[in-house]
Amino acid sequence: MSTVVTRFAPSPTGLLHIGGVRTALFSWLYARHHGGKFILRVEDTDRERSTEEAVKVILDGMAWLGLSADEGPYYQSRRSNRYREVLTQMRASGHAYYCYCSKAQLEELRSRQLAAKQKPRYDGRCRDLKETRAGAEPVIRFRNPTDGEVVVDDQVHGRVMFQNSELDDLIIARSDGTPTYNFCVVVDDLDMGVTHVIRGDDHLNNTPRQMNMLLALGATPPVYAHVPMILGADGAKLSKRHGAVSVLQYQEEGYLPDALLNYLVRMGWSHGDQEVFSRAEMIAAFDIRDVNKAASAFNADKLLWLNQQHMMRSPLATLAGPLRAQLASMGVQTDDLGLLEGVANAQRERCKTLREMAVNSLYFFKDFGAYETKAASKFLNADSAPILQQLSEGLAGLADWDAAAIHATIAAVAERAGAGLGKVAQPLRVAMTGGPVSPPIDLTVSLLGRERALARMQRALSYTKGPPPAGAPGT
RNA sequence: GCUCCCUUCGUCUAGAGGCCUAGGACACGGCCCUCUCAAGGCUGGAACGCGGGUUCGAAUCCCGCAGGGAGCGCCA
Repeated sequence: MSTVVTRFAPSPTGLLHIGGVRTALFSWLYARHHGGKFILRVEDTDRERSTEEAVKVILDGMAWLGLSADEGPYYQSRRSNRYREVLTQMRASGHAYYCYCSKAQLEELRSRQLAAKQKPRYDGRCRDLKETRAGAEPVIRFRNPTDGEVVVDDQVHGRVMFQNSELDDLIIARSDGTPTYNFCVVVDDLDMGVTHVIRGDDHLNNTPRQMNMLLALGATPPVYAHVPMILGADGAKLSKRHGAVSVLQYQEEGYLPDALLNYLVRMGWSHGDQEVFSRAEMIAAFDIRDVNKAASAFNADKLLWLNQQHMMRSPLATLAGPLRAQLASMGVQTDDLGLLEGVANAQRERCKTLREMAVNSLYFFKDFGAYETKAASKFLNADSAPILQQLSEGLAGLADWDAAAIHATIAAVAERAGAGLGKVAQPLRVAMTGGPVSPPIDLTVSLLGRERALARMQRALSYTKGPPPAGAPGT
C-alpha cells in the first residue's frame, strides 16, 4: 500500500493568512484521512523578501491551529548543495543548459513579442550553444520539450492539457548560481517523496513545467490538486487592503482554532448539509476530490456563528485558558479555573468570540464602576427598593449558595410581591452586574459568590436610597 | 495579446438528465419560547450569467458568447 505524503510549502514573504491556512488544512486533512504524512517546508529561496517574522507566524500559526507536521519544517535556504547537485546532473544529461542572454536582450525580445501581440517567451537562442564562455555569468535553463502535450490529471479540475509548444525554457538557476522556485519545488517534492501536491490554483499554470522537469529527472510526477483561492469579503483578491490578516490575529480576537478550521474547510468543500465539524469529523469526511473549482469569498458573519457553535460544544477546559488570556489582555488577572469555566459555561451561548465573552464578563472578576445610567434609573429606584431589601435578606440567609437555592429565593420574593419574575430579576441583575444584561440571574448570582453578591446588594440598596453625588466613584 | 482556469440565493454551498415547485447554512424579516441578553424551534423573502443545440425531458451533456481569475519574471 502506498503511503500518502502531502506538504504545505509557504514562502515567508508575507504573513500567513487564511488563504494559506486553508491550503495547509486541505493537505493536512488529506494526509490524516489516509493515515499518511504531512510535511511543512518553508520556501525561503528569496532571501531578499523572506522575513524572520513571517517564518514565525507560519510556525506559531500552524501550532495554534494544531496542524501538526510529521516532518519539517524544512528550509529551502539550507538545501543549496542538493540543488547544485541536481543542476549539475541536469546539465550533464542535456536537460539543462547555460544561457548567456543579458537581461537587456531578454527585455528587448519580450517587448518585441508583446508588440507583435505574441505571448512573451524565451526563444531558445542559447539552446544549442556548443561552448561555454569564460568570464560570463550565465543562467541555467531547463530544456523543455518542444512538441507533444502535458496532461495534468488534476484531482479537482479533472484533465487539463497543455501544449509543450506553449511552454518555453524557464530559468532554473540565476546567474549567481542560486536556484529558482519552480526548480526547487521539483527537487524538494521528489526528495521528500511527496505523493500529492495540494496547492493554490494559481500554480496550475506552473504544473506542466514542473512535470516536465520531473520526467527529465526520471521521476513519476505526483498527483496534483489545485484548490481555488479565497477572496476577500468584497469578492476581490485577498490582500492587505482586503482583510488579509495574519492567522494569529484570529487567536487574538478570540476565535477557537477548531472553529476557524471548520469555517475554512467549508470554503470549497462540503459534506451533505453538515455545517459544524469537529476535527475528527473533518478528517473522516474529507476528500480532495470533493473540493469545488470556484473561488469563494470570506464571510465574517459565518465565521462568528461557527465560533459560537464551537464554543457551545467545547469542553469547558478548552475555553478557560483562552478566556483567561483575553481577560489578562484587559488587565484582569485570574487563576480561578473553576470561575473561568463557570463563566464560560454561562456565557458561551451569548457570545460570538472569547474576547466578547471576556468583555461581557468583567463583573465576574472585578467590581464594576458606575451603574449603567438607564438601567439604574429604571431598576434601582424607590419602587424596587423593597424588593431588593427582601432579596438581600433572603440571600443572606441562604444555607447553600447555589443556583437552585438562589432561584427559590427569587421566586419567593416575586410571589410575595405578586409580581412576575422579571420585576425581581432585573433590579437584582443591575445590582449584581451594573447593567441589564447577564446570564440567567440565579446562575449569575451563584457564580459571583456569596460575599461579592451580598456586598453588591448593599451597594444597590444604598443607591436606591439616593444616588451618590455626581462624580462619586463606584465600588 | 497568448495559454490555462472559473461561473447555483447577498455570502458559503447541495445538485453527477427526470427525486428540483432548485435543498441546507450564514445574514435579514415575522412568530414562538423567555427574568435580560442569547441559544433554540417554526416561518418568510432570496439563485441555476446569456444564447444556441442534444434529448420525450437539462442547473446537470455539447458549442458559442459575456464576465471574472491566474500564468506568461534571473518573484514565489
